[in-house]
Amino acid sequence: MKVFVRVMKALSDPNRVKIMKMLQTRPLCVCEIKEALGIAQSTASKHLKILEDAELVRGFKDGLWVNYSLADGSGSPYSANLIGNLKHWLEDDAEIIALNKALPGIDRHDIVGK
Amino acid sequence: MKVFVRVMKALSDPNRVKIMKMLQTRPLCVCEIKEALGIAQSTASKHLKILEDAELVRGFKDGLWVNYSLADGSGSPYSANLIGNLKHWLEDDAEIIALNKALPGIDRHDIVGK
DNA sequence: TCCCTACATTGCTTTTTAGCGATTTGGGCG
DNA sequence: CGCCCAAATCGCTAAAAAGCAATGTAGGGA
Repeated sequence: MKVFVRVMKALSDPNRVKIMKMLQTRPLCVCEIKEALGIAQSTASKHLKILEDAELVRGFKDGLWVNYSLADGSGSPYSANLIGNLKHWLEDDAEIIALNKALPGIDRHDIVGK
Repeated sequence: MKVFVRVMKALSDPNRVKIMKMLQTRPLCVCEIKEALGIAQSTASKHLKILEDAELVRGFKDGLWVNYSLADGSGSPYSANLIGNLKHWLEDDAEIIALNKALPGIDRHDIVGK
């Protein structure tokens, strides 16, 4: 029950759903996510922790950066189901379309320190 | 996006998940749900409204009572998926097992006014 | 070694949500 | 009609969650 509720809670915030959808395109570091969503770095970091605790997302160190990508679904049947279904869900959502259009223009090397 | 988040939010509360699981057994009125969960009538009513707004549950008038049952899933692909998967998810959850064991002993006619 | 960069964590404020008791609504019945 | 019952709604309190700025941490490069 706790695991199920944790997955539902993780996906009950629009910014976290957007993160899941962006990660379907490619892995992203925290600074790229913060940039794409227009939120503070600390906020992006917190969202990623919540998604990671729900086993919806995984982070891999790459030097100074941490690359976040979708989890493989081995964490729980709930996370597996949602990761899978989100692949085709919300594909025609206006906010998601806008995000995916902006994503190619976002590169970690172009993001200035603040 | 709003519809998806509404479904996730509706299922991100333990008492609401319990309601969904109880309704798999049989339709229930508000007073039976309040009794099974040990919460106030106003709280039970509010939870049902949230589930109904997410199209996870439907209420049918039956004289003085309102019988709530699982929705048919026609509301959205998200609600349809969750309604379906919850049929087999959490079947071995301790809290759910306890609830289902108590459920046969709960009858709307036995519930006193307070 | 020292600094710089990316991320995590902390401390705080604001908003949202779960909970309750009290009241209102509306249908059924004497 | 007038009462009674189940459910819905209102008003409130307390707890949880989202947001930010500021600080702490750790790795890479000069």
